[in-house]
Amino acid sequence: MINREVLEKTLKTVGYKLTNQRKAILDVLFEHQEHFLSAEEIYIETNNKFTQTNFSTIYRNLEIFVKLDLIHKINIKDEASSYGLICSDFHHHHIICRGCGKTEVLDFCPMDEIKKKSKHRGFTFTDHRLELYGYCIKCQTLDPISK
Amino acid sequence: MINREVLEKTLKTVGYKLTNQRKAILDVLFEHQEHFLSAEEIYIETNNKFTQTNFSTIYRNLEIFVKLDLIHKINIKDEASSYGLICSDFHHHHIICRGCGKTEVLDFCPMDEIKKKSKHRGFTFTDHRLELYGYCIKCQTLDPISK
DNA sequence: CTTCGTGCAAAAAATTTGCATCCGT
DNA sequence: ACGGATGCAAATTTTTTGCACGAAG
Repeated sequence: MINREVLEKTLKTVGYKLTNQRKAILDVLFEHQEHFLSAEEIYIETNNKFTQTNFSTIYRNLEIFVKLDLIHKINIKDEASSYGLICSDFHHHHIICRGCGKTEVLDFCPMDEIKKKSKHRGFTFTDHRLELYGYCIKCQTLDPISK
Repeated sequence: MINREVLEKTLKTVGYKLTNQRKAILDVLFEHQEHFLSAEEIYIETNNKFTQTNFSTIYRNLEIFVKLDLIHKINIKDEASSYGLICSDFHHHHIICRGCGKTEVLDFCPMDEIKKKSKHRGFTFTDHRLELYGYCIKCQTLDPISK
């Protein structure tokens, strides 16, 4: 089970300073592991519950976290991008609702099969990324066409 | 196997008019089934090859197409959303070399199996993302275990 | 004390909207 | 001819950037 301290250690190891703002953003992401949040939501939550943090700081750090593979960036809700922690305690993939951002863990990974079946001409695999998008039961029934 | 005429019929059935701009946007999407395009790319292509079409018109229609489930909207490139036809003939995934950036097409997609095996509690899938990373034959010898 | 990170304000990029006009049916 | 669709320009929303100051190591 990954925790905040692990991420903070990662940051420091790579050479980033551990500021209150960075801690706050991570705290918010940890509090909402089951949903992806927009930059604005992260901004609001961070400022409500933790340290005062500027929008630029939010964006700058989210970008860093993405580059370090600590979080995912996707778009689910209309327009704004959304962000969520990559929890690497055990290997798994996510099902993500494009309506409400809810995530579920997928009980399947195709890698074994790919390694067996696929002609990958000498490629050595290090890692991979699989995300499924769709609509959860709630969001399907809400409003298919009008919105 | 979907074609342009089918989509145009769908539009008319639902009550939308078949304008040159709409046809042009669909044409562009059909010409690029193998890639998701940003609104800007669609704008440029549409105006270069087909009818003159305003940016607002592009956005308004892409939104309609998304709501009708004719296209997917995702974000792949940084920042701007990207759009691509659903039911494309060219659905596939990539193997990407972390050494030299070379990509190969993967001859496998796990979705059928996932739909069969996985308990996805009412989720309706729209799209997914699968990318494999590793080192190609050339780069393995150069770069054994970094990252 | 040095370097990196932040806040601020302004700019750039992406997307939406109101309204007059145009075009498909 | 009617009503939806488009173009245009302006407004909004989202994201990025430059610079001076502040804080972490």
